[in-house]
Amino acid sequence: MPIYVEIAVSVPQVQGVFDYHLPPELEDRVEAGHLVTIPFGKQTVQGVVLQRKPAPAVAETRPVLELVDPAAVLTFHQIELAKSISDQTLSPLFASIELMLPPGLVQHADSLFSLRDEIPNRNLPEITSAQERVLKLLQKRGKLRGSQIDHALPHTNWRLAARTLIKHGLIASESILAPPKVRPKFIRTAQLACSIDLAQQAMPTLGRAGSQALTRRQRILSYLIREAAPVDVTWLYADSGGSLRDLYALAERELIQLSESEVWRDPLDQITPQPPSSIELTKDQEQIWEQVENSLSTAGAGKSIAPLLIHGVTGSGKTEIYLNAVEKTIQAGRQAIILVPEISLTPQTLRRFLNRFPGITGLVHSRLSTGERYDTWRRARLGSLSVIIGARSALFTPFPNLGLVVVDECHDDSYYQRENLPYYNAVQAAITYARLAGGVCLLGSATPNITTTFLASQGRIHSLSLPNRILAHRQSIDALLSQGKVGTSKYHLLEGEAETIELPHVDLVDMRQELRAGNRSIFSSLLREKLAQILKHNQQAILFLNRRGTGTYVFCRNCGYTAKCPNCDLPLTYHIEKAQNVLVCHHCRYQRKMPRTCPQCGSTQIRQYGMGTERVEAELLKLFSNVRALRWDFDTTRQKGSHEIILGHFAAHRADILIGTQMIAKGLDLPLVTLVGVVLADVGLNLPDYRANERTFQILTQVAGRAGRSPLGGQVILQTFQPEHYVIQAAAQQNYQSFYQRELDYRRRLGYPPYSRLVRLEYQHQNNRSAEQAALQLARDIRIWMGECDDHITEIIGPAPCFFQRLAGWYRWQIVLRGPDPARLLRGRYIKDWKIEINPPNLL
DNA sequence: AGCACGCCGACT
DNA sequence: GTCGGCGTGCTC
Repeated sequence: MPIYVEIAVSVPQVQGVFDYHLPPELEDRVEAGHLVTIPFGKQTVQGVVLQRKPAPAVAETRPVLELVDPAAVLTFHQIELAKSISDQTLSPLFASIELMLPPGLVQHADSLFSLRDEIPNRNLPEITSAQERVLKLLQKRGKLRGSQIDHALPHTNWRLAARTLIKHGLIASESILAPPKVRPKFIRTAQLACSIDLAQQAMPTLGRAGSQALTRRQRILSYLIREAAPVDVTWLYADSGGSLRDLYALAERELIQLSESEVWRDPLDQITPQPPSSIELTKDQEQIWEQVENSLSTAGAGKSIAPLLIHGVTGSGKTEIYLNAVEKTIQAGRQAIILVPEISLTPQTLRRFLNRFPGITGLVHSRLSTGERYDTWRRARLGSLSVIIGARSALFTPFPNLGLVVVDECHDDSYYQRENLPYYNAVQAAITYARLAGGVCLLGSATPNITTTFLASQGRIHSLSLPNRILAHRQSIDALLSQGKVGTSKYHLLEGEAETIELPHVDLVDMRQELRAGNRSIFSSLLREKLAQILKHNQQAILFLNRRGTGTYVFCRNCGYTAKCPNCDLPLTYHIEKAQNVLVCHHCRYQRKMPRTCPQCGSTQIRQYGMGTERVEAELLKLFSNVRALRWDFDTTRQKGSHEIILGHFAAHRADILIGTQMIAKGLDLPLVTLVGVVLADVGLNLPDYRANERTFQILTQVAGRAGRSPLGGQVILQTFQPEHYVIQAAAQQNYQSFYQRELDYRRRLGYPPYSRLVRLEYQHQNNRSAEQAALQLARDIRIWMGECDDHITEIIGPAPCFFQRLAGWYRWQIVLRGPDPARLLRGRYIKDWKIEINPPNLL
């Protein structure tokens, strides 16, 4: 009686699961969660076993071929999670499973093409040019895989040509499956294999007297006499100038023993953990901690727990609660995952976890090498790590007994994956995962999404509040003051043992009045004055520029012509690159020189308008010639590691003023920053998206939170043309509740989330008319489906061109469905060539 | 994703 | 009448 297994195949486009049987030699070795290879059609592919079953769903089954990894690659809860993600995002199951496997482990099927030796002597039809190119390529380079030909002959339909050639007997193809690209890493080690006495005696006999070999081998042997543990041979080579041949010579005489030992590739091994400073919880934190601790205990006892939301102002000490929660989780013998929006922007947070949990903390994000990711993944699977901190993808680290998932800054849009299938939200997935694993999900934010707060008001999320900001950096600032390195005449210094500090004072500046008063600069007189004070007192400031939907564009004052990207139809952004004026498309990276005259009317009245960080920097230098300014934006962070460099530079006070865009709002906590200036606060309010207001409020609140976390206090200046707008008002007062009430009211009136759910369907075509036609056709189909399932509630919004209608030469059209459960209409249907997003964070 | 099948227009 | 283009459906 054979054993059957249900398998998800490693073809992310394939919907459904398939049953296979186990050959006798695999019967005892293959369980749910194992990665295997299987025949699939004419190909050999990988698959993940979902479950063993006594009877197959089809009459004929094929056998599992082999086991790729002797240990399971997915835990039971991960299989359940993958099913849930696929179900919620309408994605094929394997797309969700692949999220959970380290890159390089999963391989996709490919074919190996080769020329046939004997040419068939029957009459051959004409050879097309595509066929010719395939033949030439194979003649030149021999056997090639499909992916290699893809690379060599881009944008050709070579597969069709190849098929014809196979039919004519000119070339052959065989289905192949590459082995995993990642492997454990081994190093060769050497160790003394005899007594020290024996080794000493052998010393003079290791080579011809006076020879170089003798000296080298003596050095190696004495090194190993000193060092009892196995030594990496590269150390020996470096010390002695010797090579493997010397080691073999010593090993042959049984003086030393060579062996291999596995090494873990760890992105954190360069960082030495420091002992954590013991921190006493404030009263606020104490209260919250009690509740978090209760939840952890309840979950530990096997009861289901609603997600917890810590709604705490910036600097209110959420991280300390996370650290305690992780500690309690580890004490209970379980593991914890901490998600942060962008790991390279939060080195301080990473540090704190590393110091508190040295040796058992792992780091995961997409910029690690595949080897580092693979080893971290395996160490987690083995149970030798207990804490994982990282970006979105860290959620899928395989822990045997997950007890806690923390999602820091849970409002951040980077938790949503929009580029590749499955289009999922990691916050949603974290909540599901914690529930499946019987653990606790802990969300944290200073500016939770409207929907999150709404769920809390309904009791579906348990909300905890940290309304007070904690004083930080006391010692470091005291030290600087006593050395006279910073001044404080303006900013009050806190006395006594106060443990909390007020949120920074926010000033609204009406830029219309500035204009009327004759100030045409981008800095109001107030901001200018405050900047001068910062410089005088040797403190630091941040200037924030919200670039969403704006930039420095080029415009002709004579005819109104605007320079646009020929592929995307978006305004090009002006930059100075290598002393050249260039125009860049920030969507497709198209680049051209700045025209000297208007391409439309020929006038010379063409020049750049608007505001980039370069402009802000230039204006700043005009005002303060000796200011040390640093730009942090799209252009200055293109290279890998540049975030860290810029941040480190600013943190070390090698610059006075940091000018930056979005990323500046996240996680920075610098003691000397006492002023934040928002150059234009209302940018972003006018985007055609129902969450534009929410996002503007969030970013303004976050950026304001960068100031005044130390005893030096802080101040924020919002410059705006719409000072009476409720978003600007709420941000100025740092009043989340008033914003929430206004915004919720607006959502209710317009029927947007949380009062409905959304589905966004997107179609791309190189021809605008074809895209429109396809969109109109799908809208008709959806109306029919609505009739079929008696749905009179779901609204179809559109079809309409997307906000960024043309991207990289492709026209985009979209349809939005709105209602209590619009995804129901699409479940179980395959809609070819459409991108379908369930509850996307924006509709742009 | 591959690949087979099957339907249409172009050419022996 | 056959060949090759491409749209549709299946793979345990």
